[in-house]
Formats: sequence, structure tokens, C-alpha cells
Amino acid sequence: MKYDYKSIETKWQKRWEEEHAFEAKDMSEKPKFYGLVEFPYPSGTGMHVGHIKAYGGLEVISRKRRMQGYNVLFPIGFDAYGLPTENSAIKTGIHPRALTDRNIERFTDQLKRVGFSFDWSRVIDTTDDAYYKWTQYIFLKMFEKGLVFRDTAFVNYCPSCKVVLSNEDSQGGKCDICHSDIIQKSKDVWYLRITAYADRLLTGLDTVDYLPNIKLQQENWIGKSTGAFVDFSIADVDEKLRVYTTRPDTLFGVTFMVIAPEHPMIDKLADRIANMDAVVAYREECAKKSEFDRTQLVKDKTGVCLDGITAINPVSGKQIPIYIADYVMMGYGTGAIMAVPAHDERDYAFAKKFGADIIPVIEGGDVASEAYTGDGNMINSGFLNGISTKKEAIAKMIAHLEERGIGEAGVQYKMKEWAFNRQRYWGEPIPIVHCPHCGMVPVPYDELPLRLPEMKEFAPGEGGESPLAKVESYVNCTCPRCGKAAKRETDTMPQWAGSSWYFLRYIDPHNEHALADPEKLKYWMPVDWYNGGMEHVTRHMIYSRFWHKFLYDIGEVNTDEPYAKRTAQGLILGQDGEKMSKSRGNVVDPNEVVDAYGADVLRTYILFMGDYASAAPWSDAGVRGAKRFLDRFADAYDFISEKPSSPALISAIHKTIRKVGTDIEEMKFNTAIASMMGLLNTIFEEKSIAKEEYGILVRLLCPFAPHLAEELWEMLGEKGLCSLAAWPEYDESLTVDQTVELAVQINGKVRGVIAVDKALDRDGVLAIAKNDEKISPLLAGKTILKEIVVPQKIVNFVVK
RNA sequence: GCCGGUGUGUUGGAAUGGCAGACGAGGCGGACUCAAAAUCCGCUGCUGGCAACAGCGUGUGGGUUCAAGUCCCACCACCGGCACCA
Repeated sequence: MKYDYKSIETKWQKRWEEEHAFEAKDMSEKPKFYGLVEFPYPSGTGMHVGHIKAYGGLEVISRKRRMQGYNVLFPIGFDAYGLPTENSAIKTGIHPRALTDRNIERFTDQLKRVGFSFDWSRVIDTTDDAYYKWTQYIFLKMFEKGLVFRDTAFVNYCPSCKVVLSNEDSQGGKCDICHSDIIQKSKDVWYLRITAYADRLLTGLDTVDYLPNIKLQQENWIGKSTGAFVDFSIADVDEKLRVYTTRPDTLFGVTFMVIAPEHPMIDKLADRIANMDAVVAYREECAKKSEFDRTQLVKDKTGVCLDGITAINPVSGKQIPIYIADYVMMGYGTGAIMAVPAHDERDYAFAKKFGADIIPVIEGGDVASEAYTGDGNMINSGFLNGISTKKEAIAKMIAHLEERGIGEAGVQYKMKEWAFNRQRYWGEPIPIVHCPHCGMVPVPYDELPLRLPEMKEFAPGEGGESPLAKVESYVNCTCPRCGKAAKRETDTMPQWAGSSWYFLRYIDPHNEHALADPEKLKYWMPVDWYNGGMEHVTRHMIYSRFWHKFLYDIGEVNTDEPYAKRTAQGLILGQDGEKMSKSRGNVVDPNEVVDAYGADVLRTYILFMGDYASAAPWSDAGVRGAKRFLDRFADAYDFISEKPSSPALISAIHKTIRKVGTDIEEMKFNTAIASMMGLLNTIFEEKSIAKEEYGILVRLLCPFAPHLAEELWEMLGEKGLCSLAAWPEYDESLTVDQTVELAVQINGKVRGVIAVDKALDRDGVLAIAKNDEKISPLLAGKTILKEIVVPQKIVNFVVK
């Protein structure tokens, strides 16, 4: 058959739409499957072949589920708030709303041309006021429950662009956009108290099916550590310095302390510090560095000793110096550490540079040359001396500290609170009013959505304020509580907000009274399978799990965890093997491939490129290979004949049904396609296949190349859509070969191959192997020490 | 520096501890054609050999095993992530 992809693809895309083929049915009797892909940011540059790979995996799985009789929800939407659109609006003067609508239209068109089986009746857009009404609603619920708070923090600020920058955009202390120097500016920051859920975010991982490396990354991000808080008193003053340590067992080895330059104790004791000038100078130096740079300086430790004050080691009673150093952060633990140079590499380096004492408390290393981080017997440690295990020493020390009231067991998380405001226009307005009398007052629920005001200029305000601060009609309002004049919050939410609950909205996208109907939520949740990029497995996934757990706690949803299963796809690299980027000029536009070869070729090639989870470079020659495969598949239609398929072919078909099915479940799409190619080669050798068997093949192809499959299915005289036809079943007995080939090895080297009946016993196999014309001469005159027979695999003679 | 991952032909990549290189791409040869493209058929890890065949071969060096790409130890290279996390 002549494969005219252009007419075929338009024809079937139209049919699917007319027949609402891929629309999910709420509350259906069928088993449900909710497949979720990370919705795209509708950028101005249009879609990328990487999007096709990201969606192509669950597309195949969702299509297979439909054919297996599931009620499938496979939705798509747009995560449309974000900086690139705002920057483009500033540059072009076009409103972000107009830019977003235009980009969404373009993405929609591209996605439809690829033939993805999304349920287009449920599309959502996070910038739609009917959507962000509920984003604001969830924020206010959190505010109500005390999970929203404000604090001042230092942020990276570009005085020239007048914007706050992420660490990523301010590397090396330079602004990514204008390259001027970044300063650290104190700012009011809105936080969500995500750490309140840290432990549940961790334990919840035991109940879900995520790829192991994804779980590990989330665990490391949450970063639970157990240890102890210890109070160090300051000599001659009634002041304590509290530290957190994971190694309370080494307390006798503490020879100095280090505190963050911003630590409040410095100002408290300023009149006792003899070298306050040096301290102030060091602080100013630190203020220039972003947190990013502070934490990237690996080699050279800097710091200043606080002259005039000393701390007292609570177990040894020794007076020890206190330093300030920028490698200690105010934001983690207590902002102060106890230093054990003998057994910690960073402390060792610092001690060597500043001439501090080094006292070993664990036997084993040579602290004259380097820190010893191994295990050993406790020494120089009073009541701990002689203890040989870290666990026992820690337990004893904690008991000792607790008894004397100078410390206690404690837990710390690396995870930081979630900074939740941005000084931007194109985001959800934070629905809070600042009243001089009542303080922070939430906008009443019945006034949601709080809409963005119309504006024409989106450049940031003076001093890095949100552009919204310039709109007086928006800023000036009355307090919802006391009715007096008040000011509206002008910051907006980060892009992460809308994507933290979008999978719930797909379930009931047009509901005006709730974020989604509770009965429908109960029917569809949890998401059965979530696929996306590795770059989102920490922040986006942890943020959205946090929101979902909160919604569970207030009774809005019925599951504790949102995602039952999570996988990730690898990148598509450019033809040059480098990451695709506009500046490298190696970006492949999916439209061009669809035009030149068709959507089915694009889909099949992308899934055939290599291991789905790994990065693989694009190859135009490889695309032609996929084209050749589909052409041959269509040509094989001409081999359909009246006579039955050969037994060998039937067996091959049943093996292929099994292989394609299990491979799809494991996301091994490349080998699934390879097995169909292999079968096609067999058909070309036989030049004959029965109609029924060809129909099986068409259905196996359908999830990958649905347009061609539909066309062939129709040519076979089938009435309904192939996309909704039953997934083929295989007959186990037909997949088992009566005769198997066994490799015969002598001392582990293959010397021959024998064909035996699969049921033949060990002795029978050995007899045939020994009498084989290649094997028997090689065994002659040798002593057989051992005979190994692994059924259906191998025979090995160990000889001398 | 720490954490995670990956190293297999010319190339993308296959291989529940059991015949390494499936299936593609590329190359070579043949058929068809006036010719080319397309298509179809065959060959294609390296070395030696006319051949049968032999030896070598999964980043490097060791080890476990009848048998290692696969498991263990040490190292090297590359990719990704990061928050000097006490």
C-alpha cells in the first residue's frame, strides 16, 4: 500500500475529534487510569522535540490502556505564568495575556498535529482567572492555618535591572541579563512553611512507586539528619551559643566555634569584641557575596576571630575561641557550629589556617597530617573513653547532655522554607491586604479571584518593587475587616504555585464552586502514572506533594499522596551531541519533521532513539530509518493472503505481542519497536501473512503510529477505531519453542551449538553434547571434571 | 568538594550471571534502471588466514564464579544535580 501520511494524518485526527475518542468519562464503570505529563510552559519559541519525547511515553501507555479497556484520563494544559513572557512584554509592549494566548494557540496546534490522544475538553491554563481563583483559594487556606509567614531575608538584587534574581541568574556575582554587580538586599519575603511537612514528605516516599533515583533525590533534598543541640556558654557573660551537631560523640574534641557573620550574638556582645572593626569589615565583604558564591568557595576558608569573647566547652570546661566565617549560614541549623578539627575535614582546614588546637578523640588516624573521619575507640573523652561504636558514644553523650540540661537530641532538615513571592506582574496576585489597624488581612473568599489589573508598562518599579505597585487603583483599597483605608500586597506568586495542584483541576476543569468535585476527585485520584523531566523531581514534585498533603489535611482531597508512580525521560541532544539550545543552533523543530515525514515517523523515531530514560542525540538518518519501517509496515499489507500464516510466523507474532506489551509497561519503547521491526523482517522473508495476524500487528503498532494503524485497520474492513480496539492477547503455548539451541562450552569457551527438545533431561542433553561432531574430538583424551547443564541455556564441560 | 548516573562496533543502542553486538543508522557488494533516487537481496567488531578456523574483544587494574558487559574492590574519563549543611 502507498503510505500517504499527509492525507492519512489529517483524516484520522479529524475522526478522533468528531468521535470524542479520547475524552475521559467521569464515574465510568470501567477501571480508571490517570496518566499525567508535565504541562508545558508555552514559550514564544514553540514546541521542541523534547516535548514529544516527554509526552510520547505516557501517550503510548495511555493508548495501550484504552485498548485494554480502561477509562483513561490523559489531559494537557499550560503552565503559562512566568518570566520569559513578562520580559517579552516589556520588550515588545504586547500584553502578556495576548502573548500567552498566541503561544498557547501555537502549542495546541503543534500538539494536535502529532496526534497525541489528549482529552482536549479538559485543557487548563494557569493564567485563566477561573483557574487561579483556586490557586489563591489554596493560598488563603494555608494562610488561615498558619502556614504562610513573612520574614526579612537577603536576596540577590540587580540595581541596574531593578529586579531580584535567582542564584542561577546571578552566578559569579554578576547579573545574567546586564552583567552589572549584584548586591545583597534585605527584603520582606513571604514564606510557605513547607518544613512543617518535611517528615511526612519523607515517610510518604515509602508508599509510592517512584524510580529509585528519584526517591533518593527527594530524600537528599529533604535531608533529614539526626543529632543533638548543644548549648555552649560564653565566658564571663550570661549568654549561650546553641549549636546543632550530628556528632555529639566528638564533643570533647571541640577546640573552637564558628558562627555565621550575621549571627545576632555579635551585636549583642559588640562592646566586648575588641576587633569589631575587622568584624564589620568582614561582614561587609560577605554581604557582597550571594549565598551561591559563599557556598561555592570550596578551597580557601576565610574568617575572623572574635577577640575578647570565648566559649566554654561544656564537657571539658576548656575556654575556646569563637570565629565568624561565611561558610556557616544563618539559615541552616542554629547559625553556629562546634568545630572538631581532628575529625572533620572542613574544620581541619580552618584550624590549620587559623592555628587552632587539634585534639583527637577517636583513635585511628594521624591528625598531624589530616582529619580522621573513620571509626575507632574513644580517647581524650572522659566518660566516653574506650567506647568503640559511634552509636553508643552518641547515645551516652546525649543522655549526659539531657541530664545536665545543656543539650538534647534533635532532628534537622536541609530543606528550606519556600520563598513564595516575586516582584513581578505576570503571576497570581497574592490576595492579602495590609491594614494599618488590622495587619495582614486576607481577601474574602467570595471576592476571589483577585484579578491582575490592566496595565501597559510592565517594567519593575523603583527599588525592585513589583510593577503592580505603580497601579494606584489596585494598591489603594479598604480593609476587608475594619473598612478603613489599606494597601494591597503587590507581589505575585512564583510560577511553582499554579503547577502545584493542576492535576486536580483536570478532574473537573469547569467547576465554579470548588477546585474540583469531591466525588470526581475520589474517582480519579491518585494520578496512576506521572512522567516528566529529572529537573522537576525535587522542587516541583516536593512542592506539589506538600500542597496535596495540606489539601488532604483540610479535607479537600481524599489521598495523602498525589502521584502513585513517577518516571522520567532523558533529554534529546542535538545532532552534535550537545544539549539543544537556540544559541548552539542545534534545535530540531517537530513541525519540520511532521511536514517532511509525518507525525507517525516523528513519534516512532523519538521512542526508538534509545533508552527512554537516557539522553540520546538526534539523527536525521535515524528519522529516515523510522520512515522506512513504517513504509515497509504498510507494504506488508500486500502480503496478506488467503492461506494461513506459517507456524513459525504465528509463533513469532505471539512472542512479539508479549514483548511489545511488557516493554511498554517498562517504558522500553526502543526494544518494543525493534521487536516489531524484527517481525516485519520475518514477514518479508515469508511473503505471506493471514489477514487476522496482520490485524494483530496493526493493533500493536497503534500506540506508536496511530494514524497509519487506523488507516490499515479500516482497509482490513474493521468498523470501529483501531485506537479503541482490543489490545491483542498472546497464547503462552505458542511462544514456547519445542526445540531449543544450546551453546556447548568447554572451559567456558563456546565450541559448538546443539539443538535439543526443550523437555529433554540432563543426561539426554549431555549425551547429545558429547557426541556432537565438533565437541567429541575436543573432549577426546581429556578428563571431565565437571558437567554443567543449565536447561534451555548452556552446557559447559570443565576439563583437564 | 559532595551526591547521583554513564562508559559496549564507524554510529544510536540490545543483552533475568549463560552463544556480546538484537533492532536501527552508516559503509561495501549485488538485483532493478539508459542513469540516478527509491525499493529489494546479501555482507559488515578487530587481527591472522584463500578457507575451515584460531586468537583477541564491553573505560583501566585486580577479584569472585564452571561461566562476568552484568556481581565485588580500587582507579580513570565523561554527563547531570548541588545547599562547604555542621
